[in-house]
Amino acid sequence: MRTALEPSPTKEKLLDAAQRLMLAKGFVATTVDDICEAAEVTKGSFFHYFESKDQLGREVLKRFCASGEKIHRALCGSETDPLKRVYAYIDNTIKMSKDPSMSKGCLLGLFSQELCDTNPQIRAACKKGFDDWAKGFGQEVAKAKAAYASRAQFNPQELAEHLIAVMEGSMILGKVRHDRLIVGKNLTHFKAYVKSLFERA
Amino acid sequence: MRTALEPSPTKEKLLDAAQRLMLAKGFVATTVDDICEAAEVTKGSFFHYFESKDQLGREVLKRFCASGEKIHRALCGSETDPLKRVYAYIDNTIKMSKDPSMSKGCLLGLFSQELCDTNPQIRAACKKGFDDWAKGFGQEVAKAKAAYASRAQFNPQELAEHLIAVMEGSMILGKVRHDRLIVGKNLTHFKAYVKSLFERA
DNA sequence: ATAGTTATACCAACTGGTAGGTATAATAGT
DNA sequence: ACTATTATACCTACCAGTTGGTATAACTAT
Repeated sequence: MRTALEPSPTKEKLLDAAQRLMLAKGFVATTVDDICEAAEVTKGSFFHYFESKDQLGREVLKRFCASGEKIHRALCGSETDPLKRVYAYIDNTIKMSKDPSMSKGCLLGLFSQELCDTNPQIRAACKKGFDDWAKGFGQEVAKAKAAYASRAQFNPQELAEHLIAVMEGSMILGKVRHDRLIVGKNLTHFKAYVKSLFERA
Repeated sequence: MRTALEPSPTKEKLLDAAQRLMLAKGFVATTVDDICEAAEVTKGSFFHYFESKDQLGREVLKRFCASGEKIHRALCGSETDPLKRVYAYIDNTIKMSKDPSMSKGCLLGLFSQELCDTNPQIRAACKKGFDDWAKGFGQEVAKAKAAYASRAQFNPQELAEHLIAVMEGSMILGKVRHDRLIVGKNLTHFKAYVKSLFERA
């Protein structure tokens, strides 16, 4: 038996497959059978690890957000200057957006569209996911503002939400167009906007 | 009997109901029975007007894009100055975004996420929808650039795609948060960015 | 005009297949 | 032997789509 600390490889395979399939086809269109086949696992195992498809959805989303947070924490790099940290955050996000593995879409945006009106738990998780993301980047912006543009009247939190909107929206465009560069282009515009806010001050 | 020119009220009821339900729950989770019940029509009638659920999806999307185009054409108002037209476009979009009826989400973004990987026809329609949208606003920006910022190096088309990304992304945020103002806030940032591009020139 | 014909609009009941989920047996690790 | 895990067979509900039919409006020939 494995200990509770190291996660079951079967469960991981199921979560991986579920995430991959759901990013492509959405939650509803992805069947439990699909997931089991992709993970090379039988249904018995599936329902041994997850009490329902809904619960799997919640776990996949949770895992997605957790890995996102880990990334965000590393995004500013080792910069100490708060404004440079903000720029580094955007630059590194641009770099990441060009990686094929990162350009499969965002489970937060997808689940928000598909499940918010029918599944309150998923909606709460999406809300929290976005809030944490906005808070993370928003705090960096707030520090930069305090240091370099304290009298400017833009709202750091709003700016962070603006970044999220740009990301989510351009990922959708990237998906339809099969264009892995558009997220970067849009983030470049976002960076130029942020610059204009700080240079003006 | 009705003539072929005036659309059947039953078919309209079905399309209305389908659009409403799909904006809330997505395409896959919306069943034909749901639609029929909401439209107060029986299934027999449904399949009299639509050969499949897929075809209904295409028609709903087509109608959604058509009504969108109509709106976009009116968005600049009666302005003649090209730059003022651009600002009017954004301002009017902000106004519209506050209307509850317009804040139900965007079928283009939704179908893109749910159906692009499985349904080539829908994907093509989504692509076209976004392309036309970007082209429409992009041309306005191009005219304004030619008149006021011909030497600036931003790309009008890219800027139009940036607007779309901001819209789509903030509509998702609005949906999770039940916040009808966030689209307006984000568009205000977008307008400020556009301004910064033109004022610098 | 009107009877006969046809096309359109609509409906209730049904079908085949598939979805999520369960029951239970087999296996393997300790 | 005991427990965690995996496998198989199955159940029930519900899905898209069909069937076979009725009602009504529109056209046509006389």
